[in-house]
Amino acid sequence: MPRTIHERADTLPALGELFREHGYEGTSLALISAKTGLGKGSLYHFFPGGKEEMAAAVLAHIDEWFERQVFKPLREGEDARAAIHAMFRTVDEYFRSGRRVCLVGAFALGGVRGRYAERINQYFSVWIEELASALRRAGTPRGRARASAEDAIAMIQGALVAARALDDAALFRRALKRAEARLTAQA
Amino acid sequence: MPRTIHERADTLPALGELFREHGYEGTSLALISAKTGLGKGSLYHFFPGGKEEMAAAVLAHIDEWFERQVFKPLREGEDARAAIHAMFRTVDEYFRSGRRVCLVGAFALGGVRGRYAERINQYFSVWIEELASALRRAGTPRGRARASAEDAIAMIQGALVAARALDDAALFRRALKRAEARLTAQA
DNA sequence: TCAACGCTGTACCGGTCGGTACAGTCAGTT
DNA sequence: AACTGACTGTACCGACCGGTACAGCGTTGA
Repeated sequence: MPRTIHERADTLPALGELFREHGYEGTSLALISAKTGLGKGSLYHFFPGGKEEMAAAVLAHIDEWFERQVFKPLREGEDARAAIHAMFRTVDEYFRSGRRVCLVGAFALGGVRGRYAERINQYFSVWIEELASALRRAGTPRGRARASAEDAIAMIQGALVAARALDDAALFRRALKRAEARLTAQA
Repeated sequence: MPRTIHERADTLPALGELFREHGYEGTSLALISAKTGLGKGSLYHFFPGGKEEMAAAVLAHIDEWFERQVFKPLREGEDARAAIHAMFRTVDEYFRSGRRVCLVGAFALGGVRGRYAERINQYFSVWIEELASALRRAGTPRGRARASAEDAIAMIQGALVAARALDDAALFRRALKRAEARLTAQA
């Protein structure tokens, strides 16, 4: 048994918040050290690859979370409509009604897009595909399911941008509601 | 008369591309110097406030462009429907079908949001308001115009994120088309 | 008891950061 | 021809960057 005072996984939420708030380049090791309470020694013990590995680990952590909380329920929920509804609830909570940024989306827009392109791509394509699949099970015509799924996911991302730009959480919630209504209307 | 070999305004497009590609923190003075061909001396001659002033100038420049090319046509176009249609065309061109990022949106998500909060807020609120106004003139019920405008602008931003994440310009164009169809359907 | 190992703090590295200082250049004015 | 002032190149600044090296710590299993 290792004695394990700190674990690598313990730092991931803090790292996530940092990258969300300051972006990749804006998040310095000094900031990370301060927020996590870990010195550089510990940091490089857990993440030999440095900042780049930290960001990769955070992305992987986010991916796991979404897989468990969003994608899997969409995939395996017996009641597809209910699963879609649950997705919107989960999303609203996770992004704190627009007060919290989507790190994957932010990375997609930013200068680090190239470095994490594969993960970013996967996150979005899986999400869209699982939602489309659930929509088909809920009765949406095959031809429309994919387009509607794209629409909903883009809407979520755009609502995050707009809500943050206008500092308006209510806008985010309204947008989610309309996006959901649009999906269930044609299902 | 000043001899004016270079003008401040000449640098703004290059600065814009840099900030779009690398983000605020990721855009170093060395990068700026290389891309503009101007030494630090010239740069600080034109922008005594340094990088912060450069980014502010770029945002102002973008604002002017949108005012002239997007907001004003929305406001003054006699045929409101045609003006809205033209807006989507202009947007598709400006963002190069999703290959180009919205700097204002990227700043809204990033760590510099606080520094330019007012400008970011203004850009989005003006855009939404002008679109809503055009929608009302086009026959959209008053109660729905504002919500539909929010929807369309969020959709544009979200489509930029998704298109960039998936490296898929076609997705951007599809999303714009659906957003426009949604607006004109109820007008 | 002691070696091994997981973890930590600190000192240090070269490089780059944003920013400043300032002398030099050159067209236009007088 | 002297002057003015917009522009430019370069040398330099202290601070901070991400990253490395390494000795030391406490706990564990042998």
